[in-house]
Amino acid sequence: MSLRHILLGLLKEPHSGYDLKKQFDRSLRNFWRAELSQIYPLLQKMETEGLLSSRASESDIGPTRRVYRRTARGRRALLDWLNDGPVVNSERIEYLAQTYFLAELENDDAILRFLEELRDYLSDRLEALERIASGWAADDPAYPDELDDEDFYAQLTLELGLRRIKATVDWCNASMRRLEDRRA
Amino acid sequence: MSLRHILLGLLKEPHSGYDLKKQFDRSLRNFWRAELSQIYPLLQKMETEGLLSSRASESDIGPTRRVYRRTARGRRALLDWLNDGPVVNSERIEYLAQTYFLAELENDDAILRFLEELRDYLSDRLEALERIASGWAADDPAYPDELDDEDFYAQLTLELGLRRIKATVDWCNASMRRLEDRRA
DNA sequence: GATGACATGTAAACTGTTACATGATTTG
DNA sequence: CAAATCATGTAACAGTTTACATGTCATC
Repeated sequence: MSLRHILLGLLKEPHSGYDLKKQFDRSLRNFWRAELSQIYPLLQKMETEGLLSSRASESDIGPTRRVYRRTARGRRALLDWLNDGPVVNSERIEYLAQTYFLAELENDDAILRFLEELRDYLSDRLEALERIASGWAADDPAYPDELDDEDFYAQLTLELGLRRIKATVDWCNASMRRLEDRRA
Repeated sequence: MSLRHILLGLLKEPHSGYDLKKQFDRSLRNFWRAELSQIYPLLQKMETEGLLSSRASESDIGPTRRVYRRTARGRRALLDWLNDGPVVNSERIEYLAQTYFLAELENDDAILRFLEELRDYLSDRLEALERIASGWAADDPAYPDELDDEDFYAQLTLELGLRRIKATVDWCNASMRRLEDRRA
């Protein structure tokens, strides 16, 4: 299971379940997501497995939080996951499956609408990523090549996100043009 | 659930569960996969739901097959899925999550090995897709713009696969270079 | 005092993977 | 005759989603 490993990765610093969910939504949402109702029980289970330890922590704002930190064993499990090499062959991208069957719509306008909606969504995401990138660049004169390790790899991942989304947006535009030419 | 819809899409022509699995492995493996042990029970369930009908069919080679075809209702369900627009926000790409945590390895060689393995795997996949594309081009002088609908959309999907994988391979190479420069 | 963010959870249903079971036919 | 491919399934487990339940604190 990789949610286990992702949580271990996010727990470089101690966090509560609620925090972890927010981090998910901030940084990983482009390639993984998880609901609180999955995170809370899993954290408990990982504690019984010895991968995490937890303690209650009073919060100034709101109720008591349960803060988890990874154990030495947890860190080892994370490193094993990374050292085993890239996990490929488990991609799941529903809109590509839809694209594959688009011919079933038998209606050029519906198909163009589909591609347009996809493009618009991805363009928004692209813009959001670009805003993050320029924020980092503004904050840090060392950007992007002289960053310290942690930020350097976060930037690498962001860069990949940018490239992939750009490629997909370009494809949407090219496909829409091809469809229009074909109709003519 | 989208496996339901994918099966409905593949059942443009009647097929057995075994056939459907082979089609999966041929055409959809880059963005979805399913095991026979998931496909068989789901086909049965979809029949009770009125999305499919089936009949036994004697085969020249091997045992009797159960051949499914989609019903009018099944086709409607497929069209609804497509007309609802692209399903975004459900991507799952484990190796991107790994990349995000690569700094944990704290070892440039291990990180380079990871990126190299990813690049080599993707290069192989890219080559396979390019072989498919040139096979199509050789078979069909109308390739790629004058194809009939069905092939045109299959080709669009293939094109997107090519662009995305290329973007990712480029990123692997650029990242490896950046890492090496950084080390120096 | 309503709304929204903070905070943690359980229950039920659904989806997906791994392991197992069975047996026929084809190819080397 | 061994191995690969054809063909269909079940069982147990693991992972994920959706709905529900509970209560605090801050802001309008």
